[in-house]
Amino acid sequence: MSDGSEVGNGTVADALIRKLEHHGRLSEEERATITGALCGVRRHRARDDVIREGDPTTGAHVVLEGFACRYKLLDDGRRQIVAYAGPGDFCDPRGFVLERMDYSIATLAPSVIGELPREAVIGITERHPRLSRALWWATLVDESITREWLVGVGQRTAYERLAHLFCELCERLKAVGLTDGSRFALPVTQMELADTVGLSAVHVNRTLQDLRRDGLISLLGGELEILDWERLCRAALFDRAYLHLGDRDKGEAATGGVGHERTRR
Amino acid sequence: MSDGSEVGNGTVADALIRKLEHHGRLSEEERATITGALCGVRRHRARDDVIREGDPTTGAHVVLEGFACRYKLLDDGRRQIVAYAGPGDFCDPRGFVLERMDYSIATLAPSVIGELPREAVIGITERHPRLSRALWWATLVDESITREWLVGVGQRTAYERLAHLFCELCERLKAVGLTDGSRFALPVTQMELADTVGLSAVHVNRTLQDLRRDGLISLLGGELEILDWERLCRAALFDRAYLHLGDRDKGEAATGGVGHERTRR
DNA sequence: CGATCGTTTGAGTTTGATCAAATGTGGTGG
DNA sequence: CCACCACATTTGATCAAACTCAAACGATCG
Repeated sequence: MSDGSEVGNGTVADALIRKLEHHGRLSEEERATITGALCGVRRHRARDDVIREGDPTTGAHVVLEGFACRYKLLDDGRRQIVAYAGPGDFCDPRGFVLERMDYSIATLAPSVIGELPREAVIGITERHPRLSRALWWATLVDESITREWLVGVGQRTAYERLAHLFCELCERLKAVGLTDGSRFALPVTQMELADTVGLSAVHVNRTLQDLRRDGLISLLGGELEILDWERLCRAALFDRAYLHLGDRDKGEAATGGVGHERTRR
Repeated sequence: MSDGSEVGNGTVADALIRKLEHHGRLSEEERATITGALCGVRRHRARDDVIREGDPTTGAHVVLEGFACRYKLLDDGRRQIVAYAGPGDFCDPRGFVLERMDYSIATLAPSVIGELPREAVIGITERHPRLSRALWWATLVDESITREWLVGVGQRTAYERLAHLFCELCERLKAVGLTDGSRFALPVTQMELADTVGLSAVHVNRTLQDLRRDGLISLLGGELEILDWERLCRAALFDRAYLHLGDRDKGEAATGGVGHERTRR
């Protein structure tokens, strides 16, 4: 379970704890339990497969630093990224239940990834009900996000899809204290964005240019800056309810349209 | 919890039990527990909202007969169906955990729908580990299906998407004994199919005609007939692994292409 | 017998994909 | 420091998939 790239786990679990506390405050002991259960914490370079579809599972992986994704491949090479996992997010929330992986996991940026072994998770569910509910909640949010992505690729235009993705990431990263809401690291190529939102890389490029031209965002060198949150949300038809993050700084409600609207197909 | 359309629950739970037994054999007592826990069993007419997004939850709903779906609406009326639920399927597997619904549920055909109240599910998780694991498994499969749909809308062509949907439904219905693999009831309009696969109704119509022309299926009066399972699977790039149903009648593997192929976007 | 709803067909338009080439940009090694 | 390579982004031109609008045609139902 350990090799050259092993890493100590002092404060690396910060984001995880901050995320879980969104569901409810944790005691000092509960925090220690989670941190202590983390093992096999190791660095990965960018674009590294952490687990592949079909591999046997050993536990649940958590991103501590960096950025990873889940993806599925079609026989002919087409790829769909089905989730992003930033610091504090689980890569495979069900890794401790099913015996084999259902999809693959890869890093997008250089990352530190830890593992909660199956037995540790089972121990938590038996002895730490509050912590266990928090893990529960995290997997539910995860599911909810997948559904929202399905709605996006099924119904939203290219422009809306990218706008929506940026809104979502911003909210999620705010929740773990990795952005103040205006800038954050988004270390993905346009090809990866394309596989995320179900478009071609070329079209992603052009749509990004549209978003820039409209003064909604700037994306440069893996850094996303949100220039007009209000309008970005409206353009995306974004409603943060599905993230189940509570009501902090609510009131960013919608008002009208922002061009680029569409009605019924 | 009961009204005019209340229904007794004698053998209506058949499909549910048949489905859960795909995960592992259940004892007589376990079967009785599930059947006994079902309450509020009632008939719904077709196209009836069972629960709406935002409603408070009371438990988990199960389709006993008929056909239902989960869907989400965008502000401007666009709709995406995010799951189908046939006999034995849960409409809202997490209904007993979250406090408010994340999506809506509607019947597609006249249906009988029952409810496992929150307390009943909690009781099962505490006292019937094997049954509890089976429920666990059912929700995991559910999640896996959502991911596969995301892959579909993101990457598959219209032709592949519909073919894939038909393959999936056939396998799922086989698992609960509602088809022998060649014909089954598919009581949905082309508009509903469109909202399922993220296409327009007109395009669904034309793609269905293509599938018929190619001799893969026939769809008439709410009855789908699969005319060439092998070729349908190949056209869809269908791989049943994600349904986690075990290996019965395996060996329907792929061989070549069937026209309509596509490589990289 | 209209009225309603779903399916089908046609014509024209838009969105997004494909192919290909040009233009950065960041290393690496000489 | 520069030449070179690999890789990502950008641009242009062309093409195909899928959407929209509109109308016709069948069912089914009160």
